[in-house]
Amino acid sequence: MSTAIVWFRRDLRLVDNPALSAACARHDHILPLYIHAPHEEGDWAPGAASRWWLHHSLAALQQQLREHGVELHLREGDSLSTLHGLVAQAGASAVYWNRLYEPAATARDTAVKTALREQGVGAHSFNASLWSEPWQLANGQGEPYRVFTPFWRNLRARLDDADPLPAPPALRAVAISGGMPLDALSLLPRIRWDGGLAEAWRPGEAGAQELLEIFADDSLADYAIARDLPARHGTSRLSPHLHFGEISVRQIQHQLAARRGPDIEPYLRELGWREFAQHLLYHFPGTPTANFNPQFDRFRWAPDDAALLLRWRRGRTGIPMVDAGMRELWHTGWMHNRVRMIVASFLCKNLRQHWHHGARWFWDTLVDADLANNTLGWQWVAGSGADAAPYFRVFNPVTQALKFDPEGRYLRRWLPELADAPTRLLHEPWKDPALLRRSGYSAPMVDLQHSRGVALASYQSMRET
DNA sequence: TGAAATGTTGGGGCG
DNA sequence: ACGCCCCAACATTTC
Repeated sequence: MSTAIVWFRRDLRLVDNPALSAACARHDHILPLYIHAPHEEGDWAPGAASRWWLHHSLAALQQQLREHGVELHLREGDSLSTLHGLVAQAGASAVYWNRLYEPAATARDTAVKTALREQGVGAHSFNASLWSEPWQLANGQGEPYRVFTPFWRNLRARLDDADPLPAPPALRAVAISGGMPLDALSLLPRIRWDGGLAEAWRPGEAGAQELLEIFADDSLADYAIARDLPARHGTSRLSPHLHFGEISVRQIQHQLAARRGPDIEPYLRELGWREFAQHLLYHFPGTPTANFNPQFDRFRWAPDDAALLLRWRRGRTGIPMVDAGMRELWHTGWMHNRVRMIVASFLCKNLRQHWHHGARWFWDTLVDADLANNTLGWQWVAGSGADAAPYFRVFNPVTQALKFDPEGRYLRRWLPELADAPTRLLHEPWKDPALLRRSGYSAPMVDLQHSRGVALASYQSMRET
């Protein structure tokens, strides 16, 4: 008779869960465990929107496990000492988990693994979230990739359609006292601002499968075009589910390939960007705060301006596409990717505020906040990242809105005060001062042409010094 | 996974 | 018929 602890972290699913499957295959009994330890995530403890998601995802996992007759054991505190205590209490001989790749998590997990083994306890970690481990891919010089396309070429060639692991056939649990109720983790906001999130999302493994099917049925066929239209649900919206490991890229690939439907390469390529972000963060762990390209250490950002940042965060910049995106984010915990690029470009170029401010706000408000993706995204827009957009690529939010939301459906949805404006004015409401007065919509906080020029000039001066 | 300025082409109106 | 001009459409270059 042997018992293993299955230490859940961001792998909140039963299907294609290698740690869970291995523990069930090798041991008679398991203890499914989640330890709430935000202090172990360095400067990047989960933000408010992520905690909301985590609460509901844990609730979903708890429910699934109960249907298998097993209770998810919840704890709070230091991971290593909690594991030590539970190993003794449950008489466990090993701990199983799936890997994380953020700097703070890898450091902790390495220490945990060493300490457990010194005590004679088995410690087994698995890859549940990536196609390929970050240390398995290198370029011709044996160095980590810094450019996406060759990275993807290499990775894509390695992918197979192997069946994901099924859920373990039978779970036998040990009963342990001392677990906490989920509510005691205090993950939900005290002020109930989460109504919009609850309307938009269904956290958990079942919700992820549901979204994948909707995506495959409705959007995959014209993904290449529809993914750029923010008024449509043309993207998979699986990002928060992927972040919490409610579904894996291997499952997604396998299920989409099995349908033998439309070409899935453009979508797989986007999942490739996720993998590239994890790869970069693993090899360049300083980049959540440090510029990947050190030339940008000399860039002259505008001084931090709290009033400016507040208007950006609240969606009161007076630029319709920017405000629509920021309000979608606040209301639903998510923003369409096309719009993320636009609001980020506006913050970094037109307002010339440091990309750190944007990264922090997204970290707190996105349900899919992910350190690797967030870092790559912001450094990409700022121009300081690996394989980033050149700095002189400045998005014009009006042009982008005309191109990707020509009828203004997205703008009207998130800017109700402008909903009955004619489309021409909806895109440029400042052209009718009477409309601004009537609607109460702000005048633009900056002149797009002028601020673009200033941004380009400051980029030039960085390159010359 | 840009935008804007500049350059080129070609159709049509017109003397 | 022809050259000239205008200008939209597209292509190229620059930031």
